[in-house]
Amino acid sequence: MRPEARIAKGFRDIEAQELSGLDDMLSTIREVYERYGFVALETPALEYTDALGKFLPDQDRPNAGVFSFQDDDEQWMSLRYDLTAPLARYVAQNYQTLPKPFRRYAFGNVYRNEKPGPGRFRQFMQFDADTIGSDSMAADAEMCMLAADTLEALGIKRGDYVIKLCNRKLLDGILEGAAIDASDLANRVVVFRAIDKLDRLGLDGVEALLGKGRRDESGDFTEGAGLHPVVISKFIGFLRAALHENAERTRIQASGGRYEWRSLLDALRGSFGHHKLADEALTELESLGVLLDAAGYFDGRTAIDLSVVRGLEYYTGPVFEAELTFPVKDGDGNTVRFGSVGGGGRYDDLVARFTGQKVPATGFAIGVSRLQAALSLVNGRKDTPPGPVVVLVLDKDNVADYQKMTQELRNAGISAEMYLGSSGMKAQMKYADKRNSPCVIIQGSDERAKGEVTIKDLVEGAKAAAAIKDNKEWKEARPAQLSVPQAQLVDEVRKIIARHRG
RNA sequence: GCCGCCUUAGCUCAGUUGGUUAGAGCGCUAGAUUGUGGAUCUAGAGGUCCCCCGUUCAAUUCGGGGAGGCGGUACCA
Repeated sequence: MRPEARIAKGFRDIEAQELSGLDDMLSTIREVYERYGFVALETPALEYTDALGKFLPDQDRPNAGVFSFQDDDEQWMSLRYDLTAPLARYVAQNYQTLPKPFRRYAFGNVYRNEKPGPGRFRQFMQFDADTIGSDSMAADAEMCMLAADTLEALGIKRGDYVIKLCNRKLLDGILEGAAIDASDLANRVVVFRAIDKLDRLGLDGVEALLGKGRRDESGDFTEGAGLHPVVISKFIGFLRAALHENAERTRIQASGGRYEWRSLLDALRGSFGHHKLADEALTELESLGVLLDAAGYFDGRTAIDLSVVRGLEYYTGPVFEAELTFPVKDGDGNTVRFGSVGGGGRYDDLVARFTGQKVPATGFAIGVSRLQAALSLVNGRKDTPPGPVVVLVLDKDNVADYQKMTQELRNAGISAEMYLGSSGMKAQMKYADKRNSPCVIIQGSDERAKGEVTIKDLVEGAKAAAAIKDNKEWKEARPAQLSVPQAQLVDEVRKIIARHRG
């Protein structure tokens, strides 16, 4: 029984064209991160499951969302599902020797055993920056600025994105203010999740999820949080105000006005009264606001958005989300909203899992794969990367000569290859065309007798062919090719390449 | 995971009310053009009609199950 040649579900092959775009993206991001003073760190893709903290509660088995297996000694191992958990492990392990605060960046593939969807894969790349060991809001403010600078460095125009920020403590405060029992964790999570879906389902959808539940277009039913109608109306009122505030901010900033973010905080302060968590949240939000405002980043690049929830468990303070705000058409002409392309926040308890010592930390991660998908829809298809000069093989007896020529080109720093297949000249030309070669080197018996080589410029040839309708005519004209003494091979090829890359 | 839709050539898709040789366009290979890619014409190759079980004289077509894909939803620490 032969196996079927098939790729694993949720995974994908990435070809040369996309890889070169990815390289460009990664080096751009790296440049920005290094400018902010972060230092590189690479950790393994595989970790012990307990180090990642992903055992199911009260069970001897890892969470279903992570790819896991048992090693020879029956220890559970898992593929990393983000870059933050391995970082916490690394910091805990090397705490004594690291400079504190420790500021590092990392990029790499992470893995999630979840249902794949459009633009959602089970292996994808993240580019992460974290500051460990600082409880200053300045560290959080930097994350927002870093995010904005990075998106702009990648070519996303100001106004086409926004780094939204909020604070987990504020949400906790709202829950307590809404008289939800603090010990009722399950219900709190349901409420958070419902609010997190605001941008997708709208106020009505969230209202349904806070109450009895919601039936979607396919007829499937989602159980709701079952809150009392009075409590629900409080939430909806708050979210409606948050949306209204966002619209106001957008409108004022679009017309070049100055948005008074402090009045939003004042209004919240009034509505919460004296509540410990809410006070902390508002103080932190204000510090962040002052810092971002002073740096000039509160001009629409970053903004307080009270509907941001994210990070349902481990975030402990400020949370950020990078969102693309412009609509984009996909290959089928449908408008897609890409939404979130990155996020982060403060997590003060992750290292303490290992050491017992509370280590404040904050970070931000860009979803590289997702962002690249968005950018490629915006920028259209990139050119295929330039291929090698192809040395044609006309006489099989002279392979040694052809290969010598090829080496000559390579030694001169020119990407080149001799045709290694077995087909005739016509097929070799097609091959060079498909490889996107700048030119081919032809030496048949005529040229060899004269000590020459013929160089055919494929780029010029393509242009010439566009103007000529009759095949015989253009073949006889032999456009865009020249014969030169073999000694000048490298120089002439250099000229052609320079002409097309210049 | 749950709900719905889908699966025919390398790709995009027709089609068979259950019946002999299942089609198109594009792509691919070759010829027209003894040594020249992209135009044109001609020819050719390429299919377990997703898989298994059932109904039937006969299944790519009908029924059941499965797998894969798409969309929604849940999960996304």
